[in-house]
Amino acid sequence: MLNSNFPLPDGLDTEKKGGKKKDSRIQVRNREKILDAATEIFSMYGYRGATIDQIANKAEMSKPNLLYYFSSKEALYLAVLHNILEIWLQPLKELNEQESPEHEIGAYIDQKIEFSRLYPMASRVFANEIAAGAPILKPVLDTYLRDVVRKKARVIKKWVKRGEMIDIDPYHLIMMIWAVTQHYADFAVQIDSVLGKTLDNRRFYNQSRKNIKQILMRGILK
Amino acid sequence: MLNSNFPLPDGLDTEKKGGKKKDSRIQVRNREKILDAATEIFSMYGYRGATIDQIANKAEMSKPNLLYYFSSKEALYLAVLHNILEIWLQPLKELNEQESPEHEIGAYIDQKIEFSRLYPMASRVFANEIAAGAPILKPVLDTYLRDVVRKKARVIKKWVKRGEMIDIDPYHLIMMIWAVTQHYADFAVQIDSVLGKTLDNRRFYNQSRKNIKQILMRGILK
DNA sequence: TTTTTATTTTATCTTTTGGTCAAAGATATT
DNA sequence: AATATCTTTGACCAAAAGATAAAATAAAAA
Repeated sequence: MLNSNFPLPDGLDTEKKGGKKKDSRIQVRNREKILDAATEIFSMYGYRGATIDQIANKAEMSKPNLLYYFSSKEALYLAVLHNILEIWLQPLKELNEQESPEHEIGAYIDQKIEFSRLYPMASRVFANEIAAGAPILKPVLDTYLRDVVRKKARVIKKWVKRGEMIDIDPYHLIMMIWAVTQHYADFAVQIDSVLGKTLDNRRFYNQSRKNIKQILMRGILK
Repeated sequence: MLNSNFPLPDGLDTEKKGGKKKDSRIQVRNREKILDAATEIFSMYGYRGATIDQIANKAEMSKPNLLYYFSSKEALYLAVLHNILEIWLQPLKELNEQESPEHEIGAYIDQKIEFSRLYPMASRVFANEIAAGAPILKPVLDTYLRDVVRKKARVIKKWVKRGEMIDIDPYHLIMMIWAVTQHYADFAVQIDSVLGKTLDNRRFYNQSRKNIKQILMRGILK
């Protein structure tokens, strides 16, 4: 969930506007349907490449009807990004320096790859936004993400100092974990081409998780 | 370089067409300028999100002039992809089972991350094409890439059998190497936000390389 | 220099796309 | 049932974007 005392860029805050009535069931259902469709289309074509028409089609409604719920393409994109941030900034396993790195980092990897399994499209929308230069999310990366990473890095450094891990740069370790876990979502099509499998496949999911953890843990533990 | 006896999808073959005269200097210069500009714009916005105008601007020429060199947006995209494939399918370090996995895989990682440093935009165009469902490259992934991976996997299996590496799934190892190395190109903006550095920075490049290799090698060697 | 060929530009056309509007159709409230 | 409100749609608009044609300019060949 979004940390309420963390400043988000315009249009990405969680607060509901002023004194509006609560949404009807139809509103809720359609908003959700649209957001799902938009996430899928944006994940494939990015903000600029996606069209409202495509999204409306996928959501099984007319374009004007979609615009009845979201006033513009940009508003819809912001809503999708906001949605994604709620997932993406979800309090990730806080590395607890009291516990062993093996346990803590293992749990962190588990969480990250579970995200890739559950929200592969969200992952790709995010990747797309980054590739486009992060026009909307830059402020979030520059502040929130930076802080998250620093916090985790500090814990890892403690483990290193305590001799529970080999001496590596915590930042690169964190990036490796991200890279590897997100890869299974972002490059699902490629993986499917080569191996004929995606994370939807239970067996493959567990095997991926096992292999990633095995190699990384072995690579960093003493 | 493209393997000439490997079938590429229409429009991606290397062969020059029939009996056309060689290109003038102006042709060569402008085609190159356009391809560079197109690679940059496509890398940010994908095929659908990019506009000919943007690309023409970046290449410092008018839109009709650009279309004088490439007859359509699609033709230009195909040319860019073809260009990228030449890099991307460049004979990657063949893993030599006679040599040690340490040396061979180390060299492979070096090569992959060097690619990310030299051609980050190409890497992102590729990532974008994959995210869009690989409409053009699917045939290449299904055949060539698949074979490349199988070949490398076979060698890794030999090393495992010979007891020179721990027993891991070669496919996951290969994907981990790809994920980690490409990440530095594809998520350069994010990394820059968090660490204030990119692979352009010599120190950072070497540090990244060192850390990646250290963790992965330690993770797989006996 | 003259002629031919190659390149660039201006104007224009068509299609796509984001967005509006007013009317019609559903739902809910009284 | 009558009224008010909410939802949906078809018709439309303006701007953007892909593409073409023909004239103008520059470069190369004769």
